Amino acid sequence: MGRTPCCDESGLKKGPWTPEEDQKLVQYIEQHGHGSWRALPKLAGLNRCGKSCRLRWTNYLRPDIKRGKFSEEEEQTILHLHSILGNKWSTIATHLDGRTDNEIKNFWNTHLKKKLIQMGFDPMTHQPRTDLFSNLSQLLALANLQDLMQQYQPLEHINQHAATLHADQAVQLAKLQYIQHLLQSVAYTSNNDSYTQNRSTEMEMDDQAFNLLNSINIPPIKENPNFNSLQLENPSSFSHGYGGNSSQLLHHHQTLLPHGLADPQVPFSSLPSLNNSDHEMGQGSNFTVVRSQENNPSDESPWFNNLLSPTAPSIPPTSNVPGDACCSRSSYGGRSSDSSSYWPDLFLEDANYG
DNA sequence: AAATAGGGCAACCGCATCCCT
DNA sequence: AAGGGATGCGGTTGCCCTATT
Repeated sequence: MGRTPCCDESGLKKGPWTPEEDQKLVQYIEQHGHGSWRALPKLAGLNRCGKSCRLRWTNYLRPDIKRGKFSEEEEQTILHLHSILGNKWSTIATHLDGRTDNEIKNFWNTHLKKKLIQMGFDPMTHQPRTDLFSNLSQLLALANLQDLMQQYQPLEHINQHAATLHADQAVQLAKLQYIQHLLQSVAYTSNNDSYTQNRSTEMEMDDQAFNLLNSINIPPIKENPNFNSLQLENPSSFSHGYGGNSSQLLHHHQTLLPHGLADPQVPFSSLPSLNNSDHEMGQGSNFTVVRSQENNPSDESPWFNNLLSPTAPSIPPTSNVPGDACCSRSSYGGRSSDSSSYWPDLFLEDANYG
């Protein structure tokens, strides 16, 4: 309210910090604590504003800061939390030991955002980019088969590190999601008279998507009472659960129109079962794609329900530890969707590859 | 070898929120 | 309850380094 920003004070130094300044700041805080940031610069003998000192300390000099490259686990945590929270960097930072909000924000802007765009997702909504679906050739180029086969080799690795899916593998799985998406789009056109005029495009999409699927060679998934199929679904089931009344689900298991819009009109029963018992798969393909069951609201997990409640916590419990409540797929009521649908590690961890 | 472009990151800016009086 | 200072937060900028031409 009309307050003069502290940094407007004239004569105060701006710009990069010198080692001497750093030393003064660290020394002072170690001895006295930061106390009032506004008063600190004078007391510490620094010609800086308090705000600058605070930033330097919290983003760089704090002893508990972890520096260096982000691990795969950290990367996935950020992606996961961002899909739920959006640009709540400080909240995301509380889930990553030693990482500052600024560092996470920079990492997002320079790496993760680009990665999502490359995968064909809108980095803000974590939804498929609609423009992608208007161009089939782009989609098919994205789902480059050679790449897929190579990337799937390390999947056995997941057995040992259940919750840690490499980001590149996540990319590949996202590509597979697109294929399913494509097939669902085909199914939609097949089941809706108003779309049948575009029959040649439909058939082309159908053929090419199935060719891709047929060629994917994935190690068989062992029988698992809870989860025995690789489930590829509509990504990102959450809207950003933050801010005012926006703490609500965007959708669950909605069918996507070819242009990427959810269409509640289309029952899942009308969609094709993408199961290798129903469709001819290429030799060596031991790969089952199924649609999940339609969501039953009563199945929701506690924290999932919390997101819908007026007193919802701003963030869900989070963990990358297998079996931990947030990470474990079973904690989502046995479904593979919710926030886990986008991050394949969350729904693949139960799968047992042999 | 020099110029240019692009990426990465630290730091700044200004608004929002908290908290004390 | 209101005012205003202090702090937090997210967006943006600008510098530096490296790769490319």
